[in-house]
Amino acid sequence: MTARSFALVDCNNFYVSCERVFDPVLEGRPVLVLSNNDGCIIARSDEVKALGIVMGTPLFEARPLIEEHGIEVYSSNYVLYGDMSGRVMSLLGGFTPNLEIYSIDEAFLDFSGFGSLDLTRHGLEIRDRVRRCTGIPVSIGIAPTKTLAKLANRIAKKSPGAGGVFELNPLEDRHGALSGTAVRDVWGIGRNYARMLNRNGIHSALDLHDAPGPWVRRRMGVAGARTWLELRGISCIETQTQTEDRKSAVVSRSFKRPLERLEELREAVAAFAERAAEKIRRQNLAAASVIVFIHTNRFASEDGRYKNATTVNLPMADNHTGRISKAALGGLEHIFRPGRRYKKAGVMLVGLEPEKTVQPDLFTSARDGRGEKLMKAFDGINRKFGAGKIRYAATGIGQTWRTAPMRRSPRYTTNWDELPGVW
DNA sequence: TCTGGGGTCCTAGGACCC
DNA sequence: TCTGGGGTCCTAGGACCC
Repeated sequence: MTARSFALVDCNNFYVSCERVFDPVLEGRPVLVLSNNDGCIIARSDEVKALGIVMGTPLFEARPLIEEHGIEVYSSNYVLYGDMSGRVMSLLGGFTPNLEIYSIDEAFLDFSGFGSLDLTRHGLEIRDRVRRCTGIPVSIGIAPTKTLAKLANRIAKKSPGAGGVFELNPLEDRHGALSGTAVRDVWGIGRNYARMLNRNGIHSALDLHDAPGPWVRRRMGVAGARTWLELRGISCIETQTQTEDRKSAVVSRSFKRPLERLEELREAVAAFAERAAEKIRRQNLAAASVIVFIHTNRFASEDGRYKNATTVNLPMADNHTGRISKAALGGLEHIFRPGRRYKKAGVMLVGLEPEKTVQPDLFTSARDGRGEKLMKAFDGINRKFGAGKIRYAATGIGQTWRTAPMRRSPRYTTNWDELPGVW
């Protein structure tokens, strides 16, 4: 068996860093980025973290600190972040043939077999190159397993002296690193397992490493057992270099103002269905069923609370906006109850399969092709002239349930009208 | 007043079959 | 009163991730 080596490259405060690239005045200032609807804080600069504002804090709770410290507040700009992510990932791809894009701001690089190469130095070069070419600062953790690389990455972020790169290889290193990491911060250990582990006297990553394997397997299943092995340096979570077809696609939103009328809800659900269908068409997939769900305010008191979902099976796997929308609206009729204040709705497409393999069922004649041509034209126009340029009428003209983001940066990199100017 | 969105995998239990 | 032993498939819910 050959020794394995993985690097986890993670963009620092990614959304904030993207905003800073295009507005360098933000450098050194406290900056935060909000979720959809400007509801929660989902990205924070180091300055904001230092003020004790935690991930996911509702905006209204942070208001006093925001004003007191003059924090710069941005609505999220996913088009910009997605584009910046692509640039970072394509640079990383130049450093290894085995790149796993793990999320919008993280990637694993499989360095197994790089032999005697000084990996720390290699990491420093990667960091430097990404910084120079994109303006995004990254941290890099290097270790014999992905779980340990994650852990090393945390250490790299927290130790300013490390130059943003931390390699966790020699055995003696591992002891200190594991004992200094809370078990809650181990990749694969969430809130619930952390609580269970704490109850059983396991507080650090080292405690988990030292726990008996069969006990971990019994209490935490195969996923827990894998984490345990990985902490011990035995690699068992493979690099996934090829992205497989997704298995589901969801489009859902919370509403700033609760919706009560069926007509408004219908517009929202039609709009979600339209976007979900576009999403799967882009990947040449078709869905077997459509799930629609609605619920009232989950923070409200017990009475008046309502949530429901229903699944509508399609006659044959489909990705046509009209038919998916119709199915979703049909489902909505079933679960809608008048007199409730709905806070959120969504459409989920499941049972996805490549559109080429779709089998017509006994009662549905094969497609005539007209619907497909219409969809291609539809997608083509929206690609060329901007998303949402043409829409189905069912999605509503006014879309009063939508709210404009408070403060979104321009789409510098993807929209001709919003290119940064030079004066 | 104001509280995000989008995914994956695993497990337990029931239905059904031989 | 005794009353097998599997296997497979599906679903709901729980756990995790970013």
